[in-house]
Amino acid sequence: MTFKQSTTEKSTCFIHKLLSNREQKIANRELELLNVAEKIMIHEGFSGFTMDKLVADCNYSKGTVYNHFANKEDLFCALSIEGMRFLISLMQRSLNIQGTLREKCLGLFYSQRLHSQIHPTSFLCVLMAKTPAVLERASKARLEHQIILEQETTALVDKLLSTAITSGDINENRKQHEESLCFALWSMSFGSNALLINAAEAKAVSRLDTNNALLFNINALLDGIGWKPLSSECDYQQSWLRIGNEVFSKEVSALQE
Amino acid sequence: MTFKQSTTEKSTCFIHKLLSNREQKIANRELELLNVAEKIMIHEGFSGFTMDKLVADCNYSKGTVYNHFANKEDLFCALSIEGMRFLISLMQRSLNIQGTLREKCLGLFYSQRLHSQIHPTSFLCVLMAKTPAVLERASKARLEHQIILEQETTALVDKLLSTAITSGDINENRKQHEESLCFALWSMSFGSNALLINAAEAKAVSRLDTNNALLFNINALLDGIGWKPLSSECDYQQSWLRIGNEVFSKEVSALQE
DNA sequence: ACCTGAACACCGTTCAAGT
DNA sequence: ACCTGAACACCGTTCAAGT
Repeated sequence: MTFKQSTTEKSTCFIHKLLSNREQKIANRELELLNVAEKIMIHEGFSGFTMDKLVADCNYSKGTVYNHFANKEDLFCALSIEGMRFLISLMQRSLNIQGTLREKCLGLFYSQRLHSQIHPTSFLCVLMAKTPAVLERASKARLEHQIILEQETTALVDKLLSTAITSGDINENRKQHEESLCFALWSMSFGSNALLINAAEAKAVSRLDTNNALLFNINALLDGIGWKPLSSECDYQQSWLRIGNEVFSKEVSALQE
Repeated sequence: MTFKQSTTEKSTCFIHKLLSNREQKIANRELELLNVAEKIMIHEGFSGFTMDKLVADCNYSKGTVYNHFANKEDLFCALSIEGMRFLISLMQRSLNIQGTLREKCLGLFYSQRLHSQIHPTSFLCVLMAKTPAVLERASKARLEHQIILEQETTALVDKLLSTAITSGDINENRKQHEESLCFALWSMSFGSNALLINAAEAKAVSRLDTNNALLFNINALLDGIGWKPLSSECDYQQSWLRIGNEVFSKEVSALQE
């Protein structure tokens, strides 16, 4: 079987391909394990997840599972990493929307909200990875991987911001605060989504029209930054719907079923 | 001893006082337990905390500890509740600042940041209480108590917002969105502080001037809401320092030691 | 009515033995 | 070189016995 693979791949470097195939196999198994883990969490909640159940539901032994993940929290971190990968793919797609730069920015926020709705458990893992319980115990390698992915999202936002500044949609005297702008967007996105999902019982959330709360928050922030066109000059509710229809039509209609 | 207490209290209702004393004793013990728990978390991290260690470090048995807390997560929730109580006391004090209504609003944000700096572990408990692990397992009574405290903070913000609207500092056409404004403030506060503390390693945070990041975010949001005077018309950095000096001088100087 | 701590069940983690 | 699962240590939780 190993031989078969190496020939079908017509590799010029047999050993390299062999290694790479082995690595591929391990990576696939890891994804398989993460899938099983997520399923357990979906059905039994986070507190219902145990390593024993994971071993019972997959075809590998405890030792093999612990070969992949240093400990339980490391596995949470791995799930968070997969969640971020998915989020980044949504973010990249969202930038394809036809429209102003501010609408593209809306697309980035839309992506995170969509992630939280399509894969709530995955999204919760991303939130949990920012929790001391995970930060204290996950392996160094995994935590670093996560930082790299965060850097990717930061790069996407940075690029959009500097385009907006050079194009004049954001006043150029904001250029010296570009990093602050990026952090403000992240904070608002993180805070809004975390509370909308995990504080749904709180009066300050339950009394809201939760469908528009996020957009309201973004509009307030982007108006405050002075990102043109301001929300008074443009119907961003329309833009929000357009992002759903034009970029994420498949995902949105799947959600509504 | 019971008799002694009841006479020194010169109660008109002996039985009621007895009960109330007993209840007081139980409440005191609970605070004592929470104090010990917090100390363990400070010294050994969240993942280092166990119920066994709590029992070892206090003078009560396992059964008694479990009389207070339904389970470990319930104890986390109790710590979060104490954290919120402390936060609310800071928020109330912060409203005493002399100045505009927007400066009072700054005081509310200042309170949360101060909480995260004076009692980091307590603050982290408040964040953790918004995590599925805790939400899934804490007792109903405790979760409800927390909702009530959240309602108190919401009420403080609501009151300030409606004063600002009637006084004209916020345009009165915002009146219909008062709840949205409240949620926007909460989201920004929650998101900024959570990330400043738990994502310190991320490039988007580490490259910041963390001392001014929160104020930058608030200013952007409040400008976007159109809360007068705008940040272009007023030196809020000065206000921020003033809040520290005038309302929280003791806490701030203790921090700088 | 409340407290106690031994006892239990379960969970996370390891590692000697196997392939 | 990697996989296995029995074994272990520890942790969370309970409850019969005690005051």
